[in-house]
Amino acid sequence: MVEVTNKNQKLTEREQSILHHVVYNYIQTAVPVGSRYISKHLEKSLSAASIRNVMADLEETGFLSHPHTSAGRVPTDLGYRFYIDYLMEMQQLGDDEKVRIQQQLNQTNDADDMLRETSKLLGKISRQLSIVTSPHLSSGVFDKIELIPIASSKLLVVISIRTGIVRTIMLEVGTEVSRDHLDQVGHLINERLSGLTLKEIRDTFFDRVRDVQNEKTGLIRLFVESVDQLFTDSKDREKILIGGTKNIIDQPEFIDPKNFRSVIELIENEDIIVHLLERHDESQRNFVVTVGSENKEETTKEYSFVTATYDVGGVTGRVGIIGPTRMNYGKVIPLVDYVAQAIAKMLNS
Amino acid sequence: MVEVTNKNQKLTEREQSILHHVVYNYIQTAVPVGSRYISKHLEKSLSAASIRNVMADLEETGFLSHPHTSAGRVPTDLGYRFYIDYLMEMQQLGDDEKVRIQQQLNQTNDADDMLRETSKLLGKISRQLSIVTSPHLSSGVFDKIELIPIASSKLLVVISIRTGIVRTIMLEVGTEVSRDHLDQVGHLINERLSGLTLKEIRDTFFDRVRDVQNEKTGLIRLFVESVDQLFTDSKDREKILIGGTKNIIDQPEFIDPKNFRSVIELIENEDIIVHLLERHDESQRNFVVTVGSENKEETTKEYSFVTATYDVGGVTGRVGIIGPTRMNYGKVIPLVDYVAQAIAKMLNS
DNA sequence: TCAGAGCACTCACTCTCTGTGAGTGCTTAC
DNA sequence: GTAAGCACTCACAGAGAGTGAGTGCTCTGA
Repeated sequence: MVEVTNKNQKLTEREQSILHHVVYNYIQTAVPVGSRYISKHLEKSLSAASIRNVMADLEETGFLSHPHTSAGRVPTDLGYRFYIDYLMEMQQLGDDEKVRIQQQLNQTNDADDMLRETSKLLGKISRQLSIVTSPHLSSGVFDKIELIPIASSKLLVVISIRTGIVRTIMLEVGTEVSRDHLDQVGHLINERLSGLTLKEIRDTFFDRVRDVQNEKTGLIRLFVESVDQLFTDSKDREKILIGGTKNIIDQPEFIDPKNFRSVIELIENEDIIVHLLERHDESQRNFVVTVGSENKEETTKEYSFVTATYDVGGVTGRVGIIGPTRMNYGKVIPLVDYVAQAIAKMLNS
Repeated sequence: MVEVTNKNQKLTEREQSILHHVVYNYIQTAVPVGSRYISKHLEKSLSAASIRNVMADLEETGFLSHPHTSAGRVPTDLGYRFYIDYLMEMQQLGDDEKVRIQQQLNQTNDADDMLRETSKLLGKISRQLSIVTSPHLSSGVFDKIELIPIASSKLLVVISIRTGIVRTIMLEVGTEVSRDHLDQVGHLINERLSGLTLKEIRDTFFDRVRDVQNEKTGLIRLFVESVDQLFTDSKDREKILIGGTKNIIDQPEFIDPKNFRSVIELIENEDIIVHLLERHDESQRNFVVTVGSENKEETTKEYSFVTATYDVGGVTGRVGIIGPTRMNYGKVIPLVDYVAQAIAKMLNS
């Protein structure tokens, strides 16, 4: 603890110790922590009055706050952040929990089902909201395309990605196109695009087929026009799954119906969360934690996010949990991390 | 009103009128209705005391009940049922609402998105939970199958249905199968199954391919084994969408956090609702209303369901709303009905 | 036999008051 | 810098009183 002291706004050892106690206890009990309580539990014995002095300092520096005059102290978002970065120790994940997760993962072999069910379990274990995004296809490597006529004017486009993921899109074509011609176009596209990522294709498709723009049926032109639809993650519902509402409403913060409404708002407004996760994606680290007001959107300023990436041959997605800032970070972070790794292992095999 | 009198447990005209007033007012205000209030608003002037006598009778017959001695009367489920069947008059749907619905329907051309968004709007207008099921494929007529090799051991099966709906399933095959052979098997299946409904196929597939069971690659055998997976509605999440939680929690019944939990339970437990809707499906009528305890499952005994069928060339699905038994049936029923018809019209075009 | 008036009674709900206890801030002493 | 003492604050729980809506029952009169 000594060596970090200078990094972090010069908190003395005593201040760190007291901050640690306040955060830890508040996380456990959801009750503001008083000086007398800490005085009793501190290793180095100190009187309540001395602790009050330190607490007043910590409040001034912005790590603690006061619901009202005669209440104990509560951590601020900054306090949680310091706790997470320097004070907290990670809890080992229990063997029984590992077993439950592995069992859940082996239960189904459909990837979508697996993600959903695992995320549910994550919510249940952590008693928070669980989130999971399906793999981001953009970074996936294009393998091949297949064009299947469905009705006279409908075409099913099947795009497969190296890792074995497949994406199907229905396209409306103007005129009837012969099977032969479809094969021809398919071949052409496969030849020119194989090995590129979907993102690269999206950005350069036009250039790569410029010379065949005037192909007779207009199929290539249709593809150019639909390139976003074809090679971008479908922005439809599958993008993110949120679950476990019934887990989170047991948390003491939700005795206040106001918070209740806010969490419903959050769940129904998936866009907000999608946005936030994008920011998480940009991080270099494997797991990301954002606390309260670190999340820019107004609706999420009361919540913390813990997410981790799972990687399936270059195609990545995220799993994680959402909950009140008062959450057991030391337990939740290893949990989310473990689940992400387990999912990756599962999908890669 | 007179001609129905004998059908329905012989309620006198006076009793019917008073029941009507109680139900109507309770739906509007969520406050138990007292005798004095009705005495003031009844067309035929009657003293509060006389009305109390009638109310006592209605309570005895099971149409009304009493939260506690000194409270007004509240309809029972039976009371609502009588109201819906004989007393209520349907409210005309407002032009502005019709416009909003039509606009929403025209907004997207992806069928799934359209269903989801329309259901959201339904929730918003009715201030209830909205539900929508994707079309039940079982009754759809099989058009053709396409088999597309994805990786050495993976096969994408594309089943198209007459109405233009397409279903794709990924199958794991043991050995590598040549393109030619795939085409051959595809042809065989198309020949033998074309024109049947998926349900018929599911039930008779084995018999129809009995003579080619021993085909060399084992592909047909694999199909026989996977027949449920291939020709049954995927029992995955797409089956039912529930939304509009933030609409319903404004209803006065949800000031009690107990009800709050119950509605969350309901939303997270989609199976219960799927079950209920199956019963709705069996009904001959286009729209179905079930009130409170008419829903057998324990969790749903406090809620009413109003659903209607939309029909796309023989393939049907359901849209509707869920809410507390105290709901404005006269408004909600025409609304759900209208939306169902609008969806059908949209999908058929 | 039914309508209506009168009256006692019930019960949820709200408001106020009070006591309690946890906890702070400040001052002073070592 | 540490600790002890003391006044003060404030949320919270519980008791008690008052209020008002509404009922059930009884009796009277047409």
